[in-house]
Amino acid sequence: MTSPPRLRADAARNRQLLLAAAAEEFAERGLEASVADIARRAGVGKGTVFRHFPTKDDLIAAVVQERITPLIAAGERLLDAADAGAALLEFLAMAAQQQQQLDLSFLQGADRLAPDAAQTQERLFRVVHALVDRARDHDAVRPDVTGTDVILLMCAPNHVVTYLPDPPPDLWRRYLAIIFDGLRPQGAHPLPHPPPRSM
Amino acid sequence: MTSPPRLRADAARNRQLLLAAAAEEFAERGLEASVADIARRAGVGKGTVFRHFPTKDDLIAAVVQERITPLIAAGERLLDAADAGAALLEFLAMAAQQQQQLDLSFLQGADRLAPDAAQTQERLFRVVHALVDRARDHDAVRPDVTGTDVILLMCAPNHVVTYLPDPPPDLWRRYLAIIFDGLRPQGAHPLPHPPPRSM
DNA sequence: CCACAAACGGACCGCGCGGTCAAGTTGTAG
DNA sequence: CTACAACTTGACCGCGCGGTCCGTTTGTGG
Repeated sequence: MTSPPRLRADAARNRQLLLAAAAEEFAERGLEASVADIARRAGVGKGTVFRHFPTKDDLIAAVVQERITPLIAAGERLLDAADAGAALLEFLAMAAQQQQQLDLSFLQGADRLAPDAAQTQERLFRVVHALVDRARDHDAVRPDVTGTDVILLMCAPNHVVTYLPDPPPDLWRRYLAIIFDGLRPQGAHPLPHPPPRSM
Repeated sequence: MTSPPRLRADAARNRQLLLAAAAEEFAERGLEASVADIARRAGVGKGTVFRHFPTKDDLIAAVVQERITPLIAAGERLLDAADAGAALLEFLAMAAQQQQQLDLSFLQGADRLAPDAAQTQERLFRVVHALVDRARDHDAVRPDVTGTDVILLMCAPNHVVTYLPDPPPDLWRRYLAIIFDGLRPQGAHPLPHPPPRSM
């Protein structure tokens, strides 16, 4: 185990500035925002970015991790909520809110992910599965829907909104509601295709 | 009205080869497939591509148009189907099938679209609205859902499947079924956000 | 206060992209 | 068959990107 050799004061500050700037830039312009722009926004040189994050992918992973970790925690907390269905719905709402266009290409490419990122992903998936299983047990979601299904659908509300020129910031709620209604047992029609291999 | 001055035989053939190659390439690798690769696949030089389509965007528009036109026709035909709900569902299935990952960024950016492309888009939107209105009148979809909602959700089934390493070719059907269940009136919960401005 | 490692910055590199062009090739009207 | 316009081609261009490197600056432990 290599313990990190403690950061210099300014370096630590710059690291935070970078994470913040990157998050904003990614939110506004998607993952293709250039490293140079992020550096400028953070008020540092481009070289500094690469000193902290050897690769753009590493920077993305760091930002995602920062956003995802509290989400996981919230999800785990929601496992104790009284209403299992409402808990899942709220989790999905938090996920959508947290992402706000940070369209997680993080989900795909489970391979070639920094080992710690892969671990975070693992935890995220596990908590989604748990929430879904619990909701299913309480007849709050249809029996034929799996955790993997929900993982795949998780980003959809944010994504569909993307097609609009400049979407109202809460419009995703509308589509989350529609999709979630599709997950409910009431009036569910049988699904025409088996679920994909578990994630 | 400028009538196109008729194409030379080989030019016409190459044009078709290009459209086919582009469609395949886009399907496999998304819209970022390079023009050079498309040219190679079609067995022509890169310059030829730009002779037929002044810009990569024009090529994309042409491919999309080629796919979308028959879809519109099918949609208009479905307006006469007996079961309005089933008609809408089948239309959405055709749309998803036709696209197969040709994730239509065509929907956004209604401006800066070649005028004929804009017109095609217009027709597509109109037929979706008609199908949805008719389905709503027959109580086959919930009353609070609009044509614009369906337009936005149209690509979702294909999109979500994208997160999987290599998805079964028909998996989108599963997610279309879920989303469509969310559009049905049975057990619908009120939507938390007003619909976006009509498209 | 000083010396030195740590951190910084920005010029620089190579690459792949969309798009251009001038020289060569080919279908076709007459 | 010929002559010419239509068409093809691939070398070429400029650009913006991710990533490198080294001369300079700066925080900090002794």
